[in-house]
Amino acid sequence: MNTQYRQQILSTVAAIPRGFVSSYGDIARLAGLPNQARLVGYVLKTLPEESRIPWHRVINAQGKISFPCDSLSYHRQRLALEEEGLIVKNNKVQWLKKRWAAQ
DNA sequence: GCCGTGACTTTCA
DNA sequence: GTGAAAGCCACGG
Repeated sequence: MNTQYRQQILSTVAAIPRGFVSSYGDIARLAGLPNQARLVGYVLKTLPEESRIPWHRVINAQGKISFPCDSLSYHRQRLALEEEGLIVKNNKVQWLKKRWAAQ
């Protein structure tokens, strides 16, 4: 599956600076794929560990982590965000001051 | 080739 | 601020 989208999405996610986060919709839009936020999630889901993509810096538009609280991925993402200075309170990420958008 | 599903978004109550 | 419903698109069965 070629999916030229995949490389575009990965490039966009990889461009997120450390300590900043973005949403699936923004990633899709910046990658030139509006209305395809779900595809971003799908790509990240099928993402191998070797890709070295900061997928933990991508959250949903509500500022929440798109995983169940009991999920392992949820904890990994939360820890990674807190490791970069992001604050997670009540399943919500304080990204309003740290949201990233490519110019 | 139809159908259900998903790491989503936006709008409305 | 919270929750439900409709909309969107690609993938696998």
